[in-house]
Amino acid sequence: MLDLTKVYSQNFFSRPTLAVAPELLGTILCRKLPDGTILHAPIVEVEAYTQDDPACHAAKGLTKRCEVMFGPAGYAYVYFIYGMYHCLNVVTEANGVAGAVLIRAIGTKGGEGPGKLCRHWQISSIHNGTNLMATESDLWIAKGHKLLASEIGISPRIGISKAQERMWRFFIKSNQYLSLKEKRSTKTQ
DNA sequence: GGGCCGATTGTT
DNA sequence: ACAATCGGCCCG
Repeated sequence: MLDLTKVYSQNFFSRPTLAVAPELLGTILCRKLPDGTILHAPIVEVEAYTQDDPACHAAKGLTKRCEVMFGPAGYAYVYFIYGMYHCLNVVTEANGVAGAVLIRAIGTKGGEGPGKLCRHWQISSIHNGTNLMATESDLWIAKGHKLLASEIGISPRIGISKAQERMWRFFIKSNQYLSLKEKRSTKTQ
């Protein structure tokens, strides 16, 4: 049963990004709003980004924007994109190595991508660096049920212009709440 | 300081 | 296919 106080220890996140990404599917994203309301929903679609990956913000080294990605795992990396949206990532890898998993969709908002997810859950730059392993945070990840490998779909990542051949997007096949682009590309694959 | 680009999304 | 919209990043 669902217990939002059950969180992961850092060694869960402090592993290779490609190992962590699929295991984040089915875990529970939790958000405590300013008014005290707690939102929670399973993560259903993610993408992996690593330091040696041309599509990663950290590909060209440490900058102000992506410095959180180089820090300890289990913290949030939130960036502002296209002058309009924020995107939420979970930092992975050992301290000093950049890596993150983009949360593309959760199991509540149908047909919405990472930008609208952050808008609806009021996740913004102030959450950059938030500890996702502590229920005292206003944003954290709780343990969910473990998925079978057969339940997970794999495909190229969405919206990138580099390293498009890498099959680094993972999603729950049976999920009805995938983003629109996700559904489109799933249907045609 | 200038110019280009982008891990998005909604409209044409 | 393209516009909206602006911070980050690279260059000079």
